[in-house]
Amino acid sequence: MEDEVDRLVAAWRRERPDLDVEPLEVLSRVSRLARHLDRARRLAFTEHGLESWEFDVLTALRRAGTPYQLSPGQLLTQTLVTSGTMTNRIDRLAKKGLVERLPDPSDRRGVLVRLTDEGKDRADQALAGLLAQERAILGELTRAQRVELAGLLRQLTAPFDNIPG
Amino acid sequence: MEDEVDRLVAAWRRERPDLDVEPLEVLSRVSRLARHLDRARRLAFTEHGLESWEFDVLTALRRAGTPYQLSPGQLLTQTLVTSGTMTNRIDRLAKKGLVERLPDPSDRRGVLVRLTDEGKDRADQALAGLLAQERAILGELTRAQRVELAGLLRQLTAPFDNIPG
DNA sequence: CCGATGTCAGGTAAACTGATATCC
DNA sequence: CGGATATCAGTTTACCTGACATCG
Repeated sequence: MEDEVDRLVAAWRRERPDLDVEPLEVLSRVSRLARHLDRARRLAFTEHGLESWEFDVLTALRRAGTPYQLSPGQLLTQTLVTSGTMTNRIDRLAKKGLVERLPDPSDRRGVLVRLTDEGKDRADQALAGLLAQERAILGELTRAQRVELAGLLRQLTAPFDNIPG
Repeated sequence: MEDEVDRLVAAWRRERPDLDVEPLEVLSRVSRLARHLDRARRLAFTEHGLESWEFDVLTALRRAGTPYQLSPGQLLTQTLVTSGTMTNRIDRLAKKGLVERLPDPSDRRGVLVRLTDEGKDRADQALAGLLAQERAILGELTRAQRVELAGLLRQLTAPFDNIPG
């Protein structure tokens, strides 16, 4: 079965027969699949009244475990945005009642961002929705194939994960 | 070797032992790898004075083959942006001298966007740079593994490619 | 006083929306 | 005249930058 990347690669081989475009066979598919995943994610989150960036922040807090609180600084290392952006995000989440700001008892400059009960529920629901979506997408593969795929992808991402940045 | 997704999955299993989070093993890695690829792409393009969206438009024209021209309408089906966005992109590319607008001889409403010689060169150079980057990333894998991976990814993307949208 | 934390105001970049002129 | 093509003006969104107040 021919897919969009097969057509892309064929076009390049016709126009640039001098180049080896084999890398596109893997990495263009990764990029395209990620774009589809983003859309599926957005869809799943919209059903729970969340945006992707909200999910990222809420689940970072959720994964931290009880009492579900982190400093803005910890949050931005996890989500890779600047501090100004994180302030802005926390503002909006607080206005929606999903998180609250608490003074850090051990550092009077600091702040702790804590999930509200509603924020925790919404994070849990959105995660369940996301997993359902993802299971549907992976339905094409057998368990053995999923394990194989995860292993190959781990090999590719390892160099990025282990050097910071 | 443990990676960031292994840690993410472990955190979820601790906090939500009731959920099956196995899908994340595959799809979180796809998303994260795509983000790293985006950065690598941006970097490769910057060296050639291009942005990612510029590359997308220029290479669509390049792949079309001589005389390297498409209508704005054809371009937006390929790049999945709205018509206003495409007008804006063409404006900026024309101002940089990488494409030019020609009246469509067969339809006086229409316009043809054509690569200039410089646009063609830049597209070719940026593609070569991108492929070099990608080859470096894929260096971790044997040829057999790359073929295996491409096949598994094709299976996952096929449902998206074959239904339009 | 230096460095770190978080906030804030202002600016940027790129996309979208909706209305419009032109033409098949 | 209905439908398509491309453009334009205006708005939105989300992010960043740089300055700032606060505190260890």
